[in-house]
Amino acid sequence: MYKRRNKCRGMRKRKGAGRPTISDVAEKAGVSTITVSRALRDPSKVSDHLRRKINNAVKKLNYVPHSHASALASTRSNIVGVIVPSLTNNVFADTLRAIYDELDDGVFQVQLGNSRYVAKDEERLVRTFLGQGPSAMIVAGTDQTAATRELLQNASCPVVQIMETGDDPIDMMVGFSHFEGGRAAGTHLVQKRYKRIGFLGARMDPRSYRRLEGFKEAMRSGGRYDPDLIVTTTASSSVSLGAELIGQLRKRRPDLDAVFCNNDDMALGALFGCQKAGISVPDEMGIIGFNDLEMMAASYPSLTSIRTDRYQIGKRAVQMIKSVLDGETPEQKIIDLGFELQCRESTTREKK
Amino acid sequence: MYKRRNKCRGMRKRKGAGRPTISDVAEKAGVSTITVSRALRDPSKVSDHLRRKINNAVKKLNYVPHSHASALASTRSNIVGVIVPSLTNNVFADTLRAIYDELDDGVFQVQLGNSRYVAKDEERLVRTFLGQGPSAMIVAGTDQTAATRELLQNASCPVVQIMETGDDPIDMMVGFSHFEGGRAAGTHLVQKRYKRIGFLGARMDPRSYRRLEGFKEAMRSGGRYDPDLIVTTTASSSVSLGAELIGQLRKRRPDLDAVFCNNDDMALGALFGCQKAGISVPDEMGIIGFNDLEMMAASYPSLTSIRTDRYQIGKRAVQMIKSVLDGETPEQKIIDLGFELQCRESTTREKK
DNA sequence: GTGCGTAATGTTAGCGCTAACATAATGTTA
DNA sequence: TAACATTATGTTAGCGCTAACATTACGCAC
Repeated sequence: MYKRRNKCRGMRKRKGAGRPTISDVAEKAGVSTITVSRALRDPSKVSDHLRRKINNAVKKLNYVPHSHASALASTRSNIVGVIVPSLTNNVFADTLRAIYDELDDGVFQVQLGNSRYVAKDEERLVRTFLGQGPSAMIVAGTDQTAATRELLQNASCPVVQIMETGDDPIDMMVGFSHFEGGRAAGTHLVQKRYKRIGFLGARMDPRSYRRLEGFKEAMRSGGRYDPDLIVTTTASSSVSLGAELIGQLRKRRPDLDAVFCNNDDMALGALFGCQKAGISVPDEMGIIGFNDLEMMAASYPSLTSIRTDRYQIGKRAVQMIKSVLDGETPEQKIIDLGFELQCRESTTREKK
Repeated sequence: MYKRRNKCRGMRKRKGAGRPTISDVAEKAGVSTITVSRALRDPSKVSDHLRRKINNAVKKLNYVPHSHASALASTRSNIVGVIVPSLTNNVFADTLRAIYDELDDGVFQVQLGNSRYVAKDEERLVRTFLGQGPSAMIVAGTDQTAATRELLQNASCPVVQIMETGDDPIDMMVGFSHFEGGRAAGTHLVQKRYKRIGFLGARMDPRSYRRLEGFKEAMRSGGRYDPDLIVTTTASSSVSLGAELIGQLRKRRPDLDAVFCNNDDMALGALFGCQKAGISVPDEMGIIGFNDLEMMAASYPSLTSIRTDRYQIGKRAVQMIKSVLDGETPEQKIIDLGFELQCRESTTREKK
């Protein structure tokens, strides 16, 4: 049998991807590959003269750095890992849009994960994402598993928790207090002299719970606390569900005269449910939602809500990341963007 | 000056990422690295015996393949590139959720891009994504630039255009006809004996235009075509805008007695606008939307809409991709999921 | 004039995996 | 029984970039 030494291989070689590489650019510019790399990643370390030659060659060859090769060689990628609990919840959509807008300079790419409100799914995604050496991680809220916290604490990249604030950030944090938001909603209904005030909550993720706790606090302070008026379900939130839950609650408690819904879809549904039942809003029923989505102002009657700045949350989170990656120390590790009561017709009874 | 030959370097070496590599697994299992790779990627090529030993070693070492190294070596990544024109449009949210659900087996990751309804932005994203050797690409619609079409046609991975159907797919396609959907909406209003029927359209992306063309066709067929009753704007769609546009149109044309809105948010806004103006829906104004979002059934009165199966679009797109990647030839390159008129109270006048 | 520090650029080899080729054992067909 | 094919496993080197170390030139202080 014909025997060839392993080292004397056939002439065929590995095929690359076919596009120009950093070697091609280096050859054209008359420098070494690491100088090209420096010109693109850290231009201050390359002389003006050579930088111009290199950028010229990059243009001529239409060179695009190979992100996988760079990530392998540096153990660091150009990815920002973002994990949200829902893709269809408008709240996260606004924040995602801000993240994408703020990363639009093309330096970073978003790797989006959907944890489906399951802490263990979030953990699995965090593990997968960290394994790819992201430049930064953005996760929602403050209720990670212990393992997730540890992974993120030990990560060698900036980490931002969004949508909430708390005392114990993994790294950085942008959000607001859901407890205080819920309390503000409850307080508002008390101040508007509603007497038998209920709560409608769906899904009941940790943030929904904190809103409920804040609401309870307001009810206790206003001498109106009645646990029987609190209705929650683990079903996903929807407009239909809001209508259904208020119908159920009113059937049990016809004396109900106001509700705080843990989000705007539920509040809109509560409004529709009242209209179907011939209940006058705000006269016979006050309704307040949470987040202040665009439709709340347009509804008839317009709906009161606790306004949250979801776009700003995403924007500030990326700005924090960028400043850390630029070597700066963030002025604040925790940014509390607060919320704002947006009082509209649905809680404004005519004076009697 | 102390001079050392380049080849006699210091003892310090490149640091890796610190986690177990395929070499560690190979050593533990007593095989070569390529056998471990085959066991994970193409198990049928490895004997049962060795496969068990390898999987055992993978578990013990908690080994996770390095996606960047794999992508570099094979010029192919485990990414599915998905580009949508909007992150905040509920229509795409449902489809994205299906894509994520269908890819939840962990083999692939989603790389999500936001083209913001700009064909040139889509082109730039397609270029960037293709440069990373994705396993598949999903893009929206059929109005790509010539360059984008060429890039995708020449891509060595499956490509699916979603949300629409057409005669000339780049590769594969899952959607429905927006022209026919618009026509069905218009025809419905004619059949319900509305006489002066208008169209409210926002943003007017290509799909919105096709709905408008279909609507016009229905108006011509029904002898009700009046271009003066068509209102469009390039502003982004919203509930508020729907209220505003119907207010404007009614002011100019108090004889208006029905509208087809190019999406559900606009339809809901049109409803609110009528309610504020004391116009009875459906008696004095018929309203039909498009997509049939969850809230349409819950509104008061409930809103008629053209139902589209956005979740199924995403699901089928991923199924097509998976079957192609598994080496199968898809039965159909184009899947038309159609649409369905969902007739509700907002176009059902009481008989007189 | 010398020594030291800094800046700019270059060289080497390795990040982790797999394409491409090699080898040996086993099976099939004429 | 020989020739060819298939299957399972191994070896080599390369995918494209950059960490780590090396070299050289220049500026500055003593």
